[in-house]
Amino acid sequence: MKKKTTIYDIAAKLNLTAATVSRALNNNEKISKNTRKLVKQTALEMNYEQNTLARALKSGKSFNVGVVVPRMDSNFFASVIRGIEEELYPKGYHVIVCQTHDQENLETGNINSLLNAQVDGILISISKSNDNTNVFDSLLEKQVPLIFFDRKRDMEGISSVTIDDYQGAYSAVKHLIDQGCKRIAHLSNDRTLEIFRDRYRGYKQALIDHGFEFDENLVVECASKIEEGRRITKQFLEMDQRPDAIFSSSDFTALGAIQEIKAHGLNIPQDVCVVGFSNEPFTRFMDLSISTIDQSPIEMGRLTAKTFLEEVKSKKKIKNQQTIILEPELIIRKSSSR
Amino acid sequence: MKKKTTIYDIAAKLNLTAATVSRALNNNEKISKNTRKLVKQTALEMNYEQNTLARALKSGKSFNVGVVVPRMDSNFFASVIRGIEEELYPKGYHVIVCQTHDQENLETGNINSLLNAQVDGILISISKSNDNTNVFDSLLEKQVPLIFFDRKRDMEGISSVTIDDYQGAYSAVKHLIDQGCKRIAHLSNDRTLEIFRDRYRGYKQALIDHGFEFDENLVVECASKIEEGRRITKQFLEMDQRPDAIFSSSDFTALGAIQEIKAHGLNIPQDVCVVGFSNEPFTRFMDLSISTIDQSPIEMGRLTAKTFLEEVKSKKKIKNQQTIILEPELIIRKSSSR
DNA sequence: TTGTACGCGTTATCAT
DNA sequence: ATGATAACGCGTACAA
Repeated sequence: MKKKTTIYDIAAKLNLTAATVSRALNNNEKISKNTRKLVKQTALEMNYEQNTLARALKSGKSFNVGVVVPRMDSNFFASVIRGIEEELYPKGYHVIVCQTHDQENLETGNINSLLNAQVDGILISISKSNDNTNVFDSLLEKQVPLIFFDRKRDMEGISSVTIDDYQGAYSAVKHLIDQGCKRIAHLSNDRTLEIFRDRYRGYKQALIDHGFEFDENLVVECASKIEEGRRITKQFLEMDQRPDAIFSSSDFTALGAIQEIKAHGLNIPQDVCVVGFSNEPFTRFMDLSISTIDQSPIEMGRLTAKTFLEEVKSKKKIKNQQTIILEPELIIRKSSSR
Repeated sequence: MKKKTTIYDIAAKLNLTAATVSRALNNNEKISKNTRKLVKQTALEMNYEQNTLARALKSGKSFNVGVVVPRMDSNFFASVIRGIEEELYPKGYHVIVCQTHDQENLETGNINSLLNAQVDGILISISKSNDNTNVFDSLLEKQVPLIFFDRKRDMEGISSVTIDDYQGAYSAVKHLIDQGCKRIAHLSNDRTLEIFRDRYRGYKQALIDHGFEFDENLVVECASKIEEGRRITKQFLEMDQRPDAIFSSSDFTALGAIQEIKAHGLNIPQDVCVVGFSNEPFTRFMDLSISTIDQSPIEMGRLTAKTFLEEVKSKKKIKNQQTIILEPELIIRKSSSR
């Protein structure tokens, strides 16, 4: 690569000091308007570009933020990231995205890489790993700004941005009950994660509140994959008393459920209603569009970024933990509109 | 954030020089096994972590690579990125992903930001912008390692990794002809981009080679969106002689086409066959699965990264431009299986 | 208002 | 085999 022009080059050209140039470029008060103008002028002419590395080394800030997500090819996470970018780019930050693929070792590795790259903070949606809290403890210890979004972990002093998963699940099940469904099954997911625990709780409470009995057999955990959705739904449909509705904690398993229900010659929503979770784009454009819960991911991203910015600004002050909870929105489509 | 331990700290503790410590940690030949062992030992004890910023400032390498894509929430680009990561992470590089949303100004802005962040290279799939070659010219001038993937631009000395779009289109249309289709329309896209030009050429040539007349009216350009696919397909179906097949240069417009065909009461594939492009996951899991072209995105990502690594390694040597072209794979599903 | 001088953490080039 | 020193490019207290 070609050599870049530094403040020294432009200082030399103007018979000034690098210090003066630096000040002029940073709009320091105590510089004459003339020199400032002159410096900026020639900086432009010489195609000067600040070396962020040097600035970072000096200031201790890299202006890089690490974002860690299970994966980035789901619309939900991609949208959250976009929200984060929208908020952070104008402030001069860069965003480094890492994927964990829900693997604990990758998560740990990514976090360490990010720390090593001197990121100014980490915004993370945790993987399914259950109990290795040590990585996060060490982050806490090192006082690296840390914000959770969507998939959080309860930690003293750490802010988080999530949606009200309990409420989302509750409203979905309430809606199914309103449609006349009597036996509502639940496709759950790893309940060591708070979001899936909350969706489960919302499901359960909605049933109880409306006079239904809660049947443990109608709840099954599985991974967020189409095939898994099919597999479990097959079990449901082969029960003596098959369910007449499925509330799925994932759009992907909801899709699998729909495929399996059709394969069994049953009609949706007449025989079985289905509601998913996340409002992935495909739920809208299927022939049989899928009811689901929207999580306003862009907003979630923006708020996560804002929380980070506040935390950075109030550096030394008393840390005030923020716990932001967004309202989910039930979107009713064909799969549950009787 | 807490202060990190530096090589000075560990030098002080061992009554050594920072230089020695540095050498020991970097496995320099001319260091006694004892001191090396000792240094590494205490480095571990003191939780030493190399400051990559300082190393970058010194070496002129940031070990960051910029990846620029139109968007990252399509499976194709997400997969390419994953391939890039798989190849680059083990080599100690980090990947900074930027989205252009197909907007010229964002593309330019992102590139400049990446340069400013001192990335060691840029891997890019260009946006639709047509003629502002200046950004790339300036990259060329600055001798920043640059690799194109998928959406390339013809530039002297710049390597690229693409698939054979011409061949992909050709085989798709050949397949439609084999199914007995007589009037094959083409949903095209911005043909200032090479990939769409090539798909158009493959379509045209396949028709000609099999004795069909090429009808300009059966080719329409539109954006890669479901709604656009519907809109154009509506026009097709209202023709006096409607087409009996649609080859779409995008899976999304193919989906729109399918929706519209159904809305017109026609059957797929009996009345109209449809083939898309990219092998997005939804093409597989639709009730009416969609025939498409697979672009082996992960492989594309890996090769792009490899090409970059080679370019970096052979720094000062004669640049040898690589033009890698992958073979596309036609995947036949229900939407075109008569 | 501007210059001087130093430090951020590393590595590379001399010496020793 | 190790030490001393300079340099990467920038920002900033201190001095002038």
